Amino acid sequence: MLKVYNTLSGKKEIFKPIEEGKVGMYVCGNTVYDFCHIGHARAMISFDIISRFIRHLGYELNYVRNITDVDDKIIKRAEENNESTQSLTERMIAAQREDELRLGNKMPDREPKATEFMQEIIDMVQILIDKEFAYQGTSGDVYYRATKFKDYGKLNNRKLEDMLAGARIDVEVAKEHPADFVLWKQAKAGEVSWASPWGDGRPGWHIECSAMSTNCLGSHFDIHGGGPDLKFPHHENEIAQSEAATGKDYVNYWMHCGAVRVNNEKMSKSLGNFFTVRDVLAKFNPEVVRYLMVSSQYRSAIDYSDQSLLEAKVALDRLYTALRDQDVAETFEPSVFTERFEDAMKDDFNTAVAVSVLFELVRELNKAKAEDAKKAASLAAELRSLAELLGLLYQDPAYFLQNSTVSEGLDEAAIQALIDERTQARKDKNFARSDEIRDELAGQGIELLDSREGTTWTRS
RNA sequence: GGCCGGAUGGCAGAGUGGUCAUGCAGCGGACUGCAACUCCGUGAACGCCGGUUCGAUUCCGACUCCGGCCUCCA
Repeated sequence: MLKVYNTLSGKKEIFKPIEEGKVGMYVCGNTVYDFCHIGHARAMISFDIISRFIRHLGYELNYVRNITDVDDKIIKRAEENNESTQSLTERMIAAQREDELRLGNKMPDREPKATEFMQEIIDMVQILIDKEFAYQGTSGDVYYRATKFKDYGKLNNRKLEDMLAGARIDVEVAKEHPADFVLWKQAKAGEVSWASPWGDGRPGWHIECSAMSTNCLGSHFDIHGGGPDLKFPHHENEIAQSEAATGKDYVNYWMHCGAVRVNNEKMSKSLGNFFTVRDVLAKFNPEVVRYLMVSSQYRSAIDYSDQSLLEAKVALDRLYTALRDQDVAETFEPSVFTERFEDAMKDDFNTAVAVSVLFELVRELNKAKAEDAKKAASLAAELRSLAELLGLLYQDPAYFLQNSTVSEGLDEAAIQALIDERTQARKDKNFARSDEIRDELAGQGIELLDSREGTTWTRS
């Protein structure tokens, strides 16, 4: 029995799909005007793991994640770069894909782009106008009439009156009400635009997702996910648009991952305190980033720092060390570890507990190595199988241990030469020289490990 | 001001009405030429004040502090 925390109710609920055995999930993707930062990575990884586990439970999942490729920020950035919006978005989409694959994600089943759904967007705006949920303001822009949707605010527990008390909403004369938001924007001269009954222009951000999600998954579907900062106004507005247009319930389960913080502040573009995925991958193996995300529950905030990455690296080293030079059985009989792992994941995807089960399995595996090779091989297979549900432990153990951090220091040949010299010194019982070499390598972040078969090394 | 989260051992991070998280770090031991890895053992926590209870870190209420959203933002 899968339990899912639903932002709409503020509770964990038993998950029940609309259609037995099938799940439709829509996740808000990125606006492609810049490289992904770690906050984006958190959202992408969280929903990747959620999608893996939903499939693991036997559901036929349709995972849709959009790409916002029309937007003010894209237009602005393209102008700054002196390139077309299309050239910018194509570059960023390619970069995002590359980052994501490096982080070990599986791609969604479908990645609709806003520009490919222009007709559907226009149709939806027209329906909203016909139903009087939208109007063309004096500026020519089309707005959603927030006051007409009686449930407006239900996702965020907000009332329109309370929101106005905050008095931080811009008063635009073109709008009937300050909470009204734009559905269709008039194009300025020279901007990319699409023809519509309300003039050449482009869609507002919120309507894009309503149009794409309902066209890809139907007007009523199971799960809608996204980052924590999308709850309001984006998802609130999506509900208002979609439910007003279709007259049906829009989404059953709203899921939001937690924020990534830096120095106890949210990482965001607006604050400028963000690190891109590329920044981090210049220093650490991508799986380290993934481990950091997975080591806490997807809804909790996580702190991002070199320190937290280093701790993630050390923890992951332990898992990989257990698999180094270890036979992995073809098949295995699922043990109590599988059961506990699955129980944790069924409880709102509690990856933190799932990971702790991996460590307990590793202890058992390390013990079995000396006593029962067959059992060890079986446990190793189980470890890899469970870790795969989290997208972990997919690399060759020896490779990972030598490349968990990115170093500009000694290359492998130089390291091997020193190891060979040390091996000879040890044979000669010249332990002074032997230790000298080990200390020298340690100074370069290389740790040696002697065993009967010889000496191996890892990067610390 | 409104709404939503959070406060757990040295650090990170789960969870539970009474007994175990887990990783790192610490301490003792085994293994090792010395180490590392690994294993065995071990100490250590639940913001503050009330309430409910035989018993609360866990449930309820107040308080303090921290974060998020209320404006584009994963």
